Amino acid sequence: MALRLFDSLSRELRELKPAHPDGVFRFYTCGPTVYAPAHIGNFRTFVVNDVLRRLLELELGRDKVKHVRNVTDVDDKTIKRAREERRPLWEVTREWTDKFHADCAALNCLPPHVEPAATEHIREQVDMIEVLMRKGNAYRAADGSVYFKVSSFDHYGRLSRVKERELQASSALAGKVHAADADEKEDVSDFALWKAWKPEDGDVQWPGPEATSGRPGWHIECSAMSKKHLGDTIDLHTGGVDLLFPHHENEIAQSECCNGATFARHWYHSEFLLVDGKKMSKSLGNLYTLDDLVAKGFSPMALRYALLTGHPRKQLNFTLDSLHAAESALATLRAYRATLPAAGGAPDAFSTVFENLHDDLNTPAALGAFFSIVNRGSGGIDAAAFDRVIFALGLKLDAPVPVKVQAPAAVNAIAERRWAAKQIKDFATADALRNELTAAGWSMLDRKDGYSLEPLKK
RNA sequence: GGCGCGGUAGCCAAGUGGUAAGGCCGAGGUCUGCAAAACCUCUAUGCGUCGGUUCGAUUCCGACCCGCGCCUCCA
Repeated sequence: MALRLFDSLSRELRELKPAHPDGVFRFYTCGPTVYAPAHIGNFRTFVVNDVLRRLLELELGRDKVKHVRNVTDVDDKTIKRAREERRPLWEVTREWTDKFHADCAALNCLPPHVEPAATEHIREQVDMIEVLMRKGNAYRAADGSVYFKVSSFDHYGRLSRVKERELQASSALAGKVHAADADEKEDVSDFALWKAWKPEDGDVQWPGPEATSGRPGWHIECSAMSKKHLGDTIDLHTGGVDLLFPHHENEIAQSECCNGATFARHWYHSEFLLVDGKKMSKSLGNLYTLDDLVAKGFSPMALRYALLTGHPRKQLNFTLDSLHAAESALATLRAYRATLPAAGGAPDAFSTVFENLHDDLNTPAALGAFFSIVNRGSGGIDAAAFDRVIFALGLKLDAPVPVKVQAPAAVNAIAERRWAAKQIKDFATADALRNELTAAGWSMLDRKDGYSLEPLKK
């Protein structure tokens, strides 16, 4: 079953298949900048890419997909954070890289096969910059920084369809553009390949092109790491829509001018996650991290499910309610799974689910198809087929770990009295005591051999 | 100003030129002393507004209204 995906460059659905003779699909995803915990919007992209990775493995074979996702561990934000905290850059970036990995694991994302860090590929970046300088696509400014000359690349703007960026200068944002442009560029459109060392960079510096110390620009990092680990031409390059311009546009310019080959055969961008109808931002106070949601009592799996309920190329409005819905939906799937025999069902029982997944990664339609089948009952379905769907979506249906919250002594005492009343079938008293527990914010779950107490869900 | 996206039930969200998937919530029921869980049933004469094309439009076209994103921090 062909896997078709929208291509941001040609703006049409195209089949994903490896171009290289070895049959290995080369897949690059722009990873996080590690200076703070990633928020759930970041994770939308990574979860969507994880489903894509899983589908590719199912389609092409586990050893026929090579997924690379970088870590940006040097840039303005990481340097700023390190300076503010008076810590070495590597210490800050390692802390947040570790946190990112922990969050990804909690969300059941498969680790990429290679996870290159920008600071470990300085040489490769400098090499590319030097080639670009030799070819006349880059120039050194008075302060020692090196810029890419946008006018030297005819195809610039094809991806983002921004033909003449100079036009932007006369836009409402002109003031902002000029204010941020207090450097030595020949043209406002040009972008930094190498940033000359400045005092505020402290000891963050490396020998650069022609031995000028400084640090790499953001865009060159992905071009260099992609080239090193996947070659000059890759099969698929993905990221969030916000990276489409300028990041990906710049990557194309750098890589194609340097390598003289098509950079990526296919581009895919996942849309933004909105919270309460707006883009997440600190100023709006609607920015959530995984930890924020876990602290509210939600499971990471609920977030993963919620992130998949919207079409990846459409903005998805996230609400806490959607997390409640996700928890309930997962519970339904968990209960259904328990009724299935291990084998003996139709192998293609869930083919409609995969058809939707293969049709431009339509996860909401796939979930709809999934539940339609589940609602028909367990006849002819086995756990193996069910689990293939669960694998593709990357869900985990382990029973949620009960939150170990110790009830206050007073609540325990009421529960004990109610249990005793129930044993002697004094139901009037038992009901009255249940009401007391509810008023105190606790729920008492009866079993044959005892009971448990849980805080009432808000 | 330029580029792009969207407006479908209380909430989230698919989809099609031929009469609206799915999840959540809610209601009723089975079961349970009650509650919880599980299971069953029900829940949009209508898909932003106004026109047009058509035998027929939520689905195509046009205008308008509203919302969102990007335009060198940004998943």
